[in-house]
Amino acid sequence: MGTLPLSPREARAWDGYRRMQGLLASQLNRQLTADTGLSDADFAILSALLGAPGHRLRGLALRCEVQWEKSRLSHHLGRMQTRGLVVREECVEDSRGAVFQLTDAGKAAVEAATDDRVAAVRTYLLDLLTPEQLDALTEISGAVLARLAKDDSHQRAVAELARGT
Amino acid sequence: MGTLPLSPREARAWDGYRRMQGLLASQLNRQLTADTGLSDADFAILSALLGAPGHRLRGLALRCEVQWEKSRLSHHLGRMQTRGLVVREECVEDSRGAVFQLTDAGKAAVEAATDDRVAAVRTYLLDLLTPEQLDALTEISGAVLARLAKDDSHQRAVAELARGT
DNA sequence: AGCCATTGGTTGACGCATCATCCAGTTGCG
DNA sequence: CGCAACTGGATGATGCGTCAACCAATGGCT
Repeated sequence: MGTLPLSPREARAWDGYRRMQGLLASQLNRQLTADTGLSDADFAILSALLGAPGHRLRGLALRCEVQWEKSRLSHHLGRMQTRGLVVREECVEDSRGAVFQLTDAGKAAVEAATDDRVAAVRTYLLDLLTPEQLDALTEISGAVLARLAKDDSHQRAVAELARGT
Repeated sequence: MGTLPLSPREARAWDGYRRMQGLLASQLNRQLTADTGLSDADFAILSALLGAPGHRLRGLALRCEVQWEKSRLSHHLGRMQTRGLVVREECVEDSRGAVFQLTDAGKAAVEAATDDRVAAVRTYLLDLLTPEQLDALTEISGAVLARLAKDDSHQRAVAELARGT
């Protein structure tokens, strides 16, 4: 675990990551919305739907896909619906559920946005890295995601225990 | 520059980064606010001030430090002021300017929060990586930040040109 | 000195993210 | 069957981030 202060090497890595994270995210989002009128969040939802059979997905499935809090998803889908990107339908199997489907406008919007997004990601990230760096990034995120997942399942286990009292 | 579709290697890297970025940021922020009542944003401001001589900094300097949009900074400092973490004072050298200083409460809050933050960063990032991975992360962010900076100065050059017409 | 472009900072409006709460439908268990 | 616990999802309040417009002070240039 290490004592509190960071080593120079750690400090450099953290500081670099922190700065990159903030600026890169805002650059990508800014560019996408300027060019296509779709936010980063919109794009995430729409491309999840685009990749689903029939361009429709259950709310829950969508939530797993994008890993958002349920209320965020609900609010956002509401707004997207009023913008005509998506429609909400009743769910047959579970009548409290909801199914969301891409409208034609939504489909057109994502498709138009995809090229832009890919180009931006290349320009500001992928094209700047060597193959080794790409792999390093993959490994790093793998490690971090594994840790976060562990934490998550631990949470669930604790909840399980509490339930069992 | 490459054609549009991503190679499998690129796709893995981007997808991993994207997921890590979102979850890590929200985890760190959630934990900090739960433990200390300070958001990520608060912490950034407060530690910049803490590291400044006299715990005071000019608005502009603060803006360079945290790299925020000026209106974000202004809004946030306003809120922090009402929470008693910070005070706004007039600026002597430039009377349209502003100087912000840490209050005692603000100072106490950051100091209390720092350990928490460092521990969380270790837990969810630094301790998971090998020294080589730390260095790789530093290099990667360096490359990305350099690219973003280039873009930024290009913007400024364009503005310069437009001015010169 | 006098003017105009620029800059430091604020404000208001608006969309987004989170939290807590709520509701209806579903499931499991006696 | 009937009740309790749980789940999928919606909602309202609140704080945050961005954009555009604004204002006053400044600095440079003639």
